[in-house]
Amino acid sequence: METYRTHYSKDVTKDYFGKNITVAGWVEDIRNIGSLAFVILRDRLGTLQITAFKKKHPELFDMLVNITRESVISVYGFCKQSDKARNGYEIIPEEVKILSLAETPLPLGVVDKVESELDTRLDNRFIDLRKPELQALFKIRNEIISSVHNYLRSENFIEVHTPKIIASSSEGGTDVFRLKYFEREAFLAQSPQLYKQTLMATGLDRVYEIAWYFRAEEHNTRRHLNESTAIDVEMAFIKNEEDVMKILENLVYNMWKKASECKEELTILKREINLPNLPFIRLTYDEVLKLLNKNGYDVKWGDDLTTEQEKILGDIMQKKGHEFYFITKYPLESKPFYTMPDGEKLSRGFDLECKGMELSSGSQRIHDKELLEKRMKACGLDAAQFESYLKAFRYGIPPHGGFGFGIERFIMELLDIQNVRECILFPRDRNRLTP
RNA sequence: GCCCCGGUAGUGUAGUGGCCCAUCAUCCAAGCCUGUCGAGCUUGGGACUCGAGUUCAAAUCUCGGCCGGGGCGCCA
Repeated sequence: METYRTHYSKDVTKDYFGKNITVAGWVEDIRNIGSLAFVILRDRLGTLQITAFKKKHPELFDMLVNITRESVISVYGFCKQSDKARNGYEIIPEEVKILSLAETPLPLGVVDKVESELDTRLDNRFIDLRKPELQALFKIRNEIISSVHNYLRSENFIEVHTPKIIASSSEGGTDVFRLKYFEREAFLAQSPQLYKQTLMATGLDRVYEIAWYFRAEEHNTRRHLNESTAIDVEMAFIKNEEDVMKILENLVYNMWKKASECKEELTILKREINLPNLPFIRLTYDEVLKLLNKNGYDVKWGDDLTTEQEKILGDIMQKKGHEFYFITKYPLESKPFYTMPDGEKLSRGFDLECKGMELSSGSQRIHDKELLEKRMKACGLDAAQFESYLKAFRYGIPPHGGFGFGIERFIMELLDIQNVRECILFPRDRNRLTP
């Protein structure tokens, strides 16, 4: 055996029928029929069948039927055309190498007929991830990220990486993780907000980051993580938040479109993806209140929407044919300090919602230092804590805006997944720190 | 931070005071079977989260710990 693998399961075409090849992967199942046995081998692309005959190779036969499930093997053998086998061929083994023998019993079945709980699955995530539907999910995630790079770069954004260990909490409000930084205290960044804004003072003009968010909130829900990923975008020389929203909706459209092209993966996941129509509808906060009040929900002006109200709005909009919609012109009070005011009470902040779930939050930002300091004060923040951020506003900074966009939540909505923990490889939540 | 709920073989479950040295499936082990593909059949194996209490009797009731799930608030 010169190499452990010459072909993946799905790469074996007619041309190889009648020839010898080498395949490798995980032993998914062994069906011993007596004098012949079938071994189902799984690799990244799918499964294939190895068929062994007791009479032909008694030793190989015994070896194969005694391997434990989920062991890793490499098999050199004759590739025989067969209508009875999956993929139209089977491998008649001539040499088998056990590369890694799996212990029994498995802590989690890969193809067992019983489902396992999410907690058990996450405790054994490396086995859980062997399931084709999970591999499909993360392959789609990969494609989506690739479309983010393609789209934003085509719009002249450059990818940046900002620090995750920071000296002060980025925006106030959200709880942040504290850590020891030599003799000082430091924090894990809850978002790249202050850094991407600072970059607007450099002339790079358009930046984006696939960023980690760390949030120390003690929530325990299907849609919160303490460590999550996001697409963070910031752009300069905008006229207003509408310029930002245009980029965001095109980005989402491109991501959605790319996902819809993952036919094989979507088949495995039994999902269909319909493309949304551009542009997404814009609802002002005032219009949202009217809609909700008309439907019997008494929301006072200035209040944030509760989770229930958000869902109702999602239902109303879906009935009207809008899965995606922007909510614009939020009350200034409910938006963070860096949000550009629009008159006395309103702001230039917006949310992008999908079926009642907030996917993205953005705004035009304040670029005037005096106004920024005034807003910080109004929000109860100490400007002195933000000196290095404020400095960027003293020596020339253009009007700008941007958004943050949660990747896991997006995948939840895209693939109709009920728990956000499914959408990240190794989730961090209130209780989970391993694996 | 507040509020609900749960913990039974490796996995997933049934069992709400005695009928339980605990059900079923899956799984694991041994065996039979020359075309399996949710293989089939036979036999066997394996569990009540921990501690204290109530009771003649606890998987079952009470309290506490540990572990987990969900909702709200907040947010992505």
